[in-house]
Amino acid sequence: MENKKVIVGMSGGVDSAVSAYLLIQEGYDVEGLFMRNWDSSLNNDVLGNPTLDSNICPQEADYQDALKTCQILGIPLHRIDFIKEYWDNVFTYFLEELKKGRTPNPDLLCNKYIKFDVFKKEAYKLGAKYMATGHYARLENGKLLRGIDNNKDQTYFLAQLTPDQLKDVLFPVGNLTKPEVRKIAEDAKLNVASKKDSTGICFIGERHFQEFIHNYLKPNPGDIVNVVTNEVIGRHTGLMNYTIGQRKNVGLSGFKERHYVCGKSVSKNILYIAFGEDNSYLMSDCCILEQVNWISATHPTFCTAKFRYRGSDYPIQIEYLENNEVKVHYPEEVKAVTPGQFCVFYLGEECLGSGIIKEVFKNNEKLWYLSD
RNA sequence: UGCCUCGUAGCCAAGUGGUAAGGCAUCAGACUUUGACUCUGACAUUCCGGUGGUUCGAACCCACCCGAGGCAG
Repeated sequence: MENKKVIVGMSGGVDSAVSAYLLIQEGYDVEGLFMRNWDSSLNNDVLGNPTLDSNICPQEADYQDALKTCQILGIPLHRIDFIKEYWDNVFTYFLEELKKGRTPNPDLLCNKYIKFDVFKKEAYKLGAKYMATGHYARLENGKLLRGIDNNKDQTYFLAQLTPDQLKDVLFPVGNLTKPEVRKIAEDAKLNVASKKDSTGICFIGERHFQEFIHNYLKPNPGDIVNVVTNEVIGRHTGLMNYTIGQRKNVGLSGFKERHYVCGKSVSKNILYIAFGEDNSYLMSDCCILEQVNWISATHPTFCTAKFRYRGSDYPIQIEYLENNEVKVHYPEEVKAVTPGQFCVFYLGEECLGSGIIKEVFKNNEKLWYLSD
C-alpha cells in the first residue's frame, strides 16, 4: 500500500491551514504538527516584549488556533518543542553575528536547522512519507521555484537549504496567491481565514528590537560620526542596535536632510551616518559572499539576486572564488547591501541558492566605513 | 562695567504689526515570517525667555528683568 502520509507544520495561521486542507482534498493522509521554538520565560525574553503581560501568550493562542483548525479538518495535531535546538543553532548564531556588527537574518537558519531538519526528522518518525509547510514556494523536479504570488514569494527564506532537505517536501500554497488562499480558507470555513499574517522573527514575534537584544547583549555606546566630514554628531547606544540603511531610532535630529546609517567600525566603536536619501555612501557595486549554498545544479555566471527579503531583483555577475565564496558584481549599484544579510540567487523563476554578504565594494575598493 | 547680538515645540529653523512655514526627530497606522527602507496620518488650540506698555490688534514696536554668546577690556 502506498504511503501517502504527510505531516503539515501547523503554525496557527492561514497558510498552513489551507495547506493541510488542500492535501486532504488531494487524498493525502494528513496530520498536523505544531512546533514551539521559543519560550519567553526560559529565554529571558523580557525587555521589548509587547505581549509579556497578556493573560495568554501568543504561542498558546496560535496552538489553540491550530488545534481548532485541525478539529475542523478532522485530523490529529501533534506538538513538539525545539527550544534548545533553536537556541543552539539559530539564536546563538544571531547573537554572534550581532556582536560582529553584522545584520543576521535568523529565519533562513530557522528553516535550515529547525523546520527542514529536526522537524522533518520528527515527521519521518511519525511515519510520514512527506512533510508540508505553508511557504509560498514551488518545487518542480527538485527545482525550487518562486511562489506564484510574487508579492508573497518566500523562497528567500529557503535559500540556505540543501537539495536533500527539500526532498519529500510539499508546498501546497505555492501555486496560489494570498487572496486565493484566504478565499479557500473562507469557503472551507476555517477558523483562521481572516487571521492577520504574522510578522517579526519566526517563532519569536514582534519585538522592540533594541530592547529585545539588550536581554542578551551588553550595549557599548560610542560616537556617531558624519562619514563625509568625520565630525562627531551624536552618540549611539551600541553598534548592534543598527543596520545599514536605517533611518529610524538613530537618535539624531536638527538636520535638514534625513540621515541614514551607512556604516560602522566595530574596532573603533563608531557608527557612520550619511545624509540625504540618494547619498552615494549607501551604494555599492560588488560584494563577496561566504558560506555559499547551492540548491540548484545550475551555477551560472549571469543571473539575478535579492540582497534583502522583499528587495528587488538585480542583474548580477558571479565570480567563483575559493573556500565556498563568490564575488557578486552588480554594476547597476544597489542601496544598503549589508554584511550578514543573505544574497539569494535567481535564474528566472528558479531560486538557485544563497550566500552571506561578507564584504562590500564600490569601484573596486572595499567600503572603508562599512565594516572592520 | 560700557556696547552689540540673540532667546520660537525634543532638535534645527522661517516669520519683523494682523492673528505661529518647513525640515529633522518622535508617535500611530499601512506594508512585512529578519532591525529595515518606503508610504499615510498626528504633532506649539490663544502660544513665540519673563513682566509691563503702545496699538482695534504684536512673536514681531517700546521699557525693564532673566538667560546665552560676542566685542570692548
